[in-house]
Amino acid sequence: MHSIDVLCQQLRAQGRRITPQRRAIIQALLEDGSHPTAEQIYTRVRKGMPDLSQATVYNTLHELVEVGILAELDLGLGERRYDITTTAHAHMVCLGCGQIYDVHYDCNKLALSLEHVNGFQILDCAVILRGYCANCTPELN
Amino acid sequence: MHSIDVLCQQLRAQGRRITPQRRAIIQALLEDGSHPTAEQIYTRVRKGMPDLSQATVYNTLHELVEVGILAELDLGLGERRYDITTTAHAHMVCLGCGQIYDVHYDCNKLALSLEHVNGFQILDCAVILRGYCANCTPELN
DNA sequence: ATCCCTGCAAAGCCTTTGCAATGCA
DNA sequence: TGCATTGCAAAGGCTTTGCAGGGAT
Repeated sequence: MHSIDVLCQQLRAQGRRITPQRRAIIQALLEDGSHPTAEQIYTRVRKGMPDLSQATVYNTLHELVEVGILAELDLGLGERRYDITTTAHAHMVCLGCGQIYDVHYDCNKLALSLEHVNGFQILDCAVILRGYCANCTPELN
Repeated sequence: MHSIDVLCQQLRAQGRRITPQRRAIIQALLEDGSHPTAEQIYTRVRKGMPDLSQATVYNTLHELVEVGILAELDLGLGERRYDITTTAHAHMVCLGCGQIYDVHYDCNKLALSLEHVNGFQILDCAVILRGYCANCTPELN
């Protein structure tokens, strides 16, 4: 797990400024590991910073993605989700409770196996699983 | 490749009605294998059916997805894309030209290997690769 | 004849943008 | 001090919805 100070250093190293808003947003991302949406981050940070604007949240999230600190997930749910976990992994969307689970799976291995097959240069690989988690598995009598 | 008549039968078998609009939309999906957006289907069908409305396109696409004839792809590009190809496969988004390529890869194999690992019941699996296609590979001198 | 489906237009949701004021470096 | 960053509000893109008329079965 990264510390907030290390992450701020990385931002600064890229020539970006550290503002209270950005610190708070990063803090929120570190605290909320449930793949939150921009809206959820906004709501969470606003509790301690009522003047925060949505634009700032979107700005900061994009920035963190650019710097490579944050992963942006589009799971086909209508809004983007954010994941500050560093290692690449697959995601599983539970159709019952809507929760998103991390699945340990090395996407790079998959990317490598597909690389060059078609002359592609693969930079990134996303794996999204849909189904039911243990709690939501429909009663299979 | 499915024929339009077989597909219409499948629709009818589900208790849905066959309208000229639906036939035309299915036809367009069969003709355009480039993973078109709803907008692209709308534009294409409207050439021969100027009164077609967007609502009907969205309606029909959802319906075809429900019946299982059509796959809906959310590739993180801002809009949904549709694919009437029957076999499960991965998708590769070229960051250069924006084109979307089919990649032969058995997602079910992946799903099976991950199943039960976490007590999940996996119904569906999407694999999205991002990178550059052969034509767009940045000059690697 | 039923009621599903269509077209139109408005609304909805998430995200982006413009601009003046603010504050970090 | 200079310029990136902020907040506000409006606009934008894609999709959904409500409703009355029309068409498939």
